[in-house]
Amino acid sequence: MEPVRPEFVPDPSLSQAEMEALQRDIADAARFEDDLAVSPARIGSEPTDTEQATLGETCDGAEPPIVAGVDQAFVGDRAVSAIVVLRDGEVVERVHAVERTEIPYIPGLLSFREGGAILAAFAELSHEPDVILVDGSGRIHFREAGLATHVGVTLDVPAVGVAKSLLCGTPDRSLDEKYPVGTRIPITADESVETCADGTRIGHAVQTRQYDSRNRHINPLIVSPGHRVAASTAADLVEATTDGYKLPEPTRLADSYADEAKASVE
DNA sequence: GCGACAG
DNA sequence: ATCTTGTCGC
Repeated sequence: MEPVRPEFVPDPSLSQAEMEALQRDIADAARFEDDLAVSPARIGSEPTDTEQATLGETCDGAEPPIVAGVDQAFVGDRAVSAIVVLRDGEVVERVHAVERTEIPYIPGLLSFREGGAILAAFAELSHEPDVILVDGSGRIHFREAGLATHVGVTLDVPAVGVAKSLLCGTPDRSLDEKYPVGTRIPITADESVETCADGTRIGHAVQTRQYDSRNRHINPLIVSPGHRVAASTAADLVEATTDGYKLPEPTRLADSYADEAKASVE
């Protein structure tokens, strides 16, 4: 698939001020409300065992939703972007692309480093995902325009941000405690999020896996809306696609595929 | 100036 | 993200 909003394609040659200005435009174009074909009403309620494994397989007469996971690996100054597409829990397509990274990692400007490779990979994709899970933040971002939002808005596809740590915002409760699977801790905007009112719910910490033993504990995932998805639905989608591991299956498979593709590059 | 900061 | 041994736990 190709960008629906070419003007938002991340350009690494922009000045930092220009990048930030573009992010404000992207946040403005982003929709943090449900506008996807993956039956949010059904997924929004308590997931059944079947839904947990296949995400919406029980939707009456509806086509099985197509979910894609996106992740990157790096080799020197090259970024390897991998996309794995699942339908009914089965991998139906995998594509990857390799692009040079033009700028270093700068907190808040990640999409300008990795976005090019991601869009190049999407250009090779033949399926049209109903929703994509992107590694990194979505709305949980200084200007509400994290990687998931940037990619989602540029392609105009429903997107969810799945990060392993918190970029900004304030959790309702400490994230350092041990919580049982299923726990959701709201993340609200604070003064570091300059584009929306303090107190706005911009995402959740979601405990998708936990150890039985009392000693150590697993950190929750940080889930936020990327585009055309509400915060609670984003968390629902992550839970519905998780299957025994901390990361949701699409993301986990994209992660290993990125490493696999990386090996064939170095 | 100091601290914080997705991947 | 990446560089990496050992170690804990099921």
